Amino acid sequence: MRGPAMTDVARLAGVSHQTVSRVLNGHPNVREQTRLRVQAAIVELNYRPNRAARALVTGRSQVIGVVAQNTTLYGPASLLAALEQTAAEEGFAVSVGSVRDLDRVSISAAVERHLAHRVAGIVVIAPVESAGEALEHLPKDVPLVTVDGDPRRSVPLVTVDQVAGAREATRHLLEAGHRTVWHVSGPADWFDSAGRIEGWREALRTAGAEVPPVVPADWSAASGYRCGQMLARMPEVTAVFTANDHLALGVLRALHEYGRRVPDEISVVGFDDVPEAAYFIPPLTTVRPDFVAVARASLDLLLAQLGSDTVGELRQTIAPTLISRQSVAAPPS
Amino acid sequence: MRGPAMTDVARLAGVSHQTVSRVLNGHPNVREQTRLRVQAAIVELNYRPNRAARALVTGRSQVIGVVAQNTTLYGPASLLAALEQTAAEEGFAVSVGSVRDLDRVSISAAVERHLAHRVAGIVVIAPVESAGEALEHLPKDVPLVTVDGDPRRSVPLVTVDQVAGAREATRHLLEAGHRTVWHVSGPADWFDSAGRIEGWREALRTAGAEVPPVVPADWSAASGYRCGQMLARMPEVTAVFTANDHLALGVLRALHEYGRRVPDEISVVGFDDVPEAAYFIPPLTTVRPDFVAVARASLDLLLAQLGSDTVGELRQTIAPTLISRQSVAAPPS
DNA sequence: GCTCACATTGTTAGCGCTCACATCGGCGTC
DNA sequence: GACGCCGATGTGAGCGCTAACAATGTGAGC
Repeated sequence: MRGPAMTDVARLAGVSHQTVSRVLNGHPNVREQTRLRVQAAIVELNYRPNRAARALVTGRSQVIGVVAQNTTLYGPASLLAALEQTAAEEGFAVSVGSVRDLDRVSISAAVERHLAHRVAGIVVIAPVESAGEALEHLPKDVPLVTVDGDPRRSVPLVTVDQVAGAREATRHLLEAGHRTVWHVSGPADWFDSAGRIEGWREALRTAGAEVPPVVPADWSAASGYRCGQMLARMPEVTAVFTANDHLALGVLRALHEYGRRVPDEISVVGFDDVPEAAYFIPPLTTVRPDFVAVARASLDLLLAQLGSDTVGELRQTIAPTLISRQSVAAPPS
Repeated sequence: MRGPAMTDVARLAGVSHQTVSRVLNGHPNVREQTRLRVQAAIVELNYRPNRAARALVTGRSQVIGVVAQNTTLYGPASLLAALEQTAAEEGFAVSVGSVRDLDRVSISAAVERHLAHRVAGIVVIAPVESAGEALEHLPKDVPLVTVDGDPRRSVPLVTVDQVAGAREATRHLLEAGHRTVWHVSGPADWFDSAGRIEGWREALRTAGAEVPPVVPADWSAASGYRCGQMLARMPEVTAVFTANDHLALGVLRALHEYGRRVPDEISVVGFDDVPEAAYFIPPLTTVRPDFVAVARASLDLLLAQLGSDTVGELRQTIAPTLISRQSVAAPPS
């Protein structure tokens, strides 16, 4: 009760199975008339080529494996969606290997699973320290690209330019007239956090502004709220740059509770531009990473590795954009 | 330069390839000593079974295909993550076929792609009207489950109990003392919207409350904001139930702009319990669907179809929970 | 008319695995 | 002690496809 195979199509079209294969793969040397006859037979039988068989003989399936951790966070989820979209355009399917923790063992296991399926390439969304080590000790028999991974590793890498984004956010606040800018940071083991801290610090230094201590948090609104409660009680704080929009939301709420008005008394800038950011109270000025561009670059890097062994640029950095809304104003005089 | 195959392992272990296969598949009739020898050989050669070959001969790969539209919306993204997690626990990989529009052509194409890979089963997240038709005309050669799909179709279906959730949300507002409850609804072609409208209306009717007209929106904070601007100017409005949390966010901001205090003047309840809902201004009372339970049920339904042809219950409904926070109070007297 | 180049089609051999069946001991039974 | 049975292992075929090569047809050029 299996579906029709290539030979069935061949028989109906009165050709050999190999000709059917040629039609299917767009081989040039097939007479137009034959091609049409084969295509008609394909339609009539509702024939569907068996990818597994093809993968077996070619040793490679038209699938991109993605390894990611928590795909409900806005960043990873958007990236995954963009990857799917882009891969689909290139004729690839995307298989997701989600991982509870981004440690060496979990990542290796997920990559192994993908290798067992003979995927054409692997994208690892590896934004934390612990992932780095795993990636260097991986079998090299398949193209691999890291997204948001360790900038110091030698693995092909596509990443949002965290430093530039943070620099711009901070500079935007300084240009509004603030003496200095406080920073609520993401988890310490994320490269995203590190890059945003770096850009923030750099902008402050360049402007000759004092560098306050980093306020550590995770990515959640909850932790942003806790940090906000602290910042709200510090009269000298007039500008806050948070490592993402959800932190900003938590901060906004804490400030609101303490009666500190945004942006009149305190300005806030986020990072990510989640779709809701424009509807926070007040609408949030933030930094928008281009996830589609990241996905595009990742796939290009993968396909380049597939195509030849002379790989060009192994590192792509995508610049984000500052989106200006109403959460920034001059400091109170 | 291909990796080792089963025969290589067999040769090293001094057995036949079939014995290796038996060890790999946990067949009982293998002597312990033989099993150990084979396993040692597997480790030594770093052998990795070729899933494509297995899929070819069995006609089925250990992959679940998921068809979904916009996986950046909180609901679909959470569901996808939960599906991955659950599938992984059962030893299945998840391949995502994202679709730009949920119309018949797109869905058929996505399903066809999955069928070409000989997936073990397909989950379609089909929350809109246009998807329904496609699903009935699909080849039946693979188990298929719909999530959030059309309750009137005969396709196996797992769904969040939208009606119960909306009923509870509405009743909660009525019990707080409100005369009636307004509803900002999701897109008209989503079943989620329809179910939430139904539950809301039902609760109002049961309580003998007046049923105001539905305020139509999409799922975005932007449209919630627009609806909120309208509701803010209507003095008789004291309670609003929005079809999701992002709509609620938009409504909250509009109300804030118009100086209408929440919950003192107007109470608001959302749906979804996005992680940030607790940090809205004020923290949002909302309805939390159990995505993990939905994923679990979907997979169970799929595996049941795989196991036997006598399928039991073809419909599973997952009840959501009301999460009470500070956006609800008694109406102003 | 014959040759050669080239376009078109067919033939054959696996890819790495599972399934169905064959084989081979050892053990209990009468 | 011959028989049957069962657990452990091996053998052969074939899943549906592509790659390499073989075979045929077709027309240009002399």
